[in-house]
Amino acid sequence: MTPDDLAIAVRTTLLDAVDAGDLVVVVPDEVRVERPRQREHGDWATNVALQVAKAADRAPRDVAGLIADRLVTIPGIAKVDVAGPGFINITLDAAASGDLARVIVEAGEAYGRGDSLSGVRVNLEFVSANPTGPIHLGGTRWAAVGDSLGRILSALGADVAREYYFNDHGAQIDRFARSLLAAAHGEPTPEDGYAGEYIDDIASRIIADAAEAGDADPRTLPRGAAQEVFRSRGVELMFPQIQQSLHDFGVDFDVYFHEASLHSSGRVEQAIDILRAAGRMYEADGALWLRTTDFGDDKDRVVVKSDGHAAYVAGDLAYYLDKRERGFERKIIMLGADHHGYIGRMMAMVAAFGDTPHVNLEILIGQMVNLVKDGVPVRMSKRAGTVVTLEDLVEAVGVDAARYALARSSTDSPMDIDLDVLTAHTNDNPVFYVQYAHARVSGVSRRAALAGVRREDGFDPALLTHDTEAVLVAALAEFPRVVASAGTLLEPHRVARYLEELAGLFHKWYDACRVAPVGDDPVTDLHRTRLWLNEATGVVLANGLGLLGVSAPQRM
RNA sequence: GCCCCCGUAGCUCAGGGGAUAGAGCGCCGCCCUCCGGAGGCGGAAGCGCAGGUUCGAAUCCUGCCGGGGGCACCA
Repeated sequence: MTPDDLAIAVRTTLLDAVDAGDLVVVVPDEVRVERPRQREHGDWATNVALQVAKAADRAPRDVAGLIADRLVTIPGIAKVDVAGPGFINITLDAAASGDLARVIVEAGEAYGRGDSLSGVRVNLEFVSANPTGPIHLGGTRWAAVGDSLGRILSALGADVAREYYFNDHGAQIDRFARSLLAAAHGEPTPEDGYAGEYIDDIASRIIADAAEAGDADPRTLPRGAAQEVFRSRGVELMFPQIQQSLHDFGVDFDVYFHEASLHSSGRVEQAIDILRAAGRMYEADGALWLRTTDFGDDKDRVVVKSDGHAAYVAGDLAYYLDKRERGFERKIIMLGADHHGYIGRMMAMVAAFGDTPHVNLEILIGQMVNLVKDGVPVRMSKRAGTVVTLEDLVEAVGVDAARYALARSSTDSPMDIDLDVLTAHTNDNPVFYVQYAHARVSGVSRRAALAGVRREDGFDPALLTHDTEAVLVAALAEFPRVVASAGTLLEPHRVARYLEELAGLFHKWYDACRVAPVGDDPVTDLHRTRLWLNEATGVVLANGLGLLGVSAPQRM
């Protein structure tokens, strides 16, 4: 019996009580059962009696009693208690709950997946770091969180497209080009430019490539033409580098969308025309404005500047429209906290197109990643050599530890990363606690096989009577709900926290319950059934780690 | 001035109104005749402050204090 089955049973019971005239109340559409904090409160608990008592004009404990009396008669339910102000605590019999071990092992990779988002087309845009340099810690966090979110949404049946918006158009790319040009001439970095070894490397590479191709040395071209060469070649070189480092991080995008293509293809003009026809645009001070204040933005936004150039939002308009035309009903964008001011104008833009803000477009704002050294914050600065990139982090701690550390916290909270701590005390990372649990599952299975314990020789869930087994099974039963809520709330960290809890319960169980017989003791159904439970735990740990893009090792 | 996020154990962080607020790391004390001790058991230690809503608030609302990030015809 799963928690969902139980919740339905509780609700049915409540309906019965109403039908029997014992209670007059509107039964809620959904009843929740949860794992109680205290073990002595049973396997599952529900507060439904507290919720409906007022409407029923009855004492909560009386309502709970009515439900409890009926629940006890249901097969599989061993014990029902009314506790505290009116909680109903339910204990399942071992056979009814333990059967889940078999279900999980047989489901394998499918366990935890769902269909709540079946058929929904989701466009998930994240990272989208400018192609003016390597990806920094902030972008790395979104890579870990965004990719994991993609995995979770896919597990719930969504058709997910991971997308990276490549800002290869506009002023910052010009700054990038000027920086390369300056480096090529051995000049100091322009005031507003990009510095760093990679700039020198790319500049030299561009010169070398030109020589190899038999082209003119770009440094000898007129300044404007030279800058154009460095701009386009610089982006061409940066692009695969970013792609590669993300790939090495386990993150692959379905679409790398080039902003420049929106401008060259006329998509921007099209978007503007649509809004103009809809009466959302006006001209003032020589510029073209979008009246975003009609939709709650705090000021109108310039779309075409008075110098005739498109403003950044122009690209956003066209890009949004493009995603919509590609058939994505849900468009999710993950941005850093320094972009939170975008939400208002983006949502206004969505409304201007006739879509629904926060439904057709969802913007997730994640807080910053701070670099800390010796307990004090360090401002990341290229000149000071304190920039930490995705590659640096991976080199320091490895992909698994990096991804896990970045994905296990809510994106609402700022994150402090101390590379020295992570490097020196790698075991501080809870990923190893979880991975070790998985490795231990594998070890137990190996040991059991040597001892002649085979799953196919028996399974009797009624034997799973140890307290740590009831708790472990209940935790395993929760996995699908954890995945579902992580997907609904767009919060992958819930999966990580769940896995840490599950790993802890597994370690306790391991400590208390042997799977392989001691010495020459005979193999019994208890050993075999526990092997099912052991492997069910392994399945959930592996599936959960998979949702985070972290490996589940057989040995460590 | 306005907007967003945060303030929970010594540290890093979980806790989608519910019972006695949890984990990892660190600290103190235990557990190796038994499947991997990267483990388990026990202990010390906490919701920034003040109101409000509620049967019930770390959680929702208001104000204050403190920290971070934003408020361009930049991208």
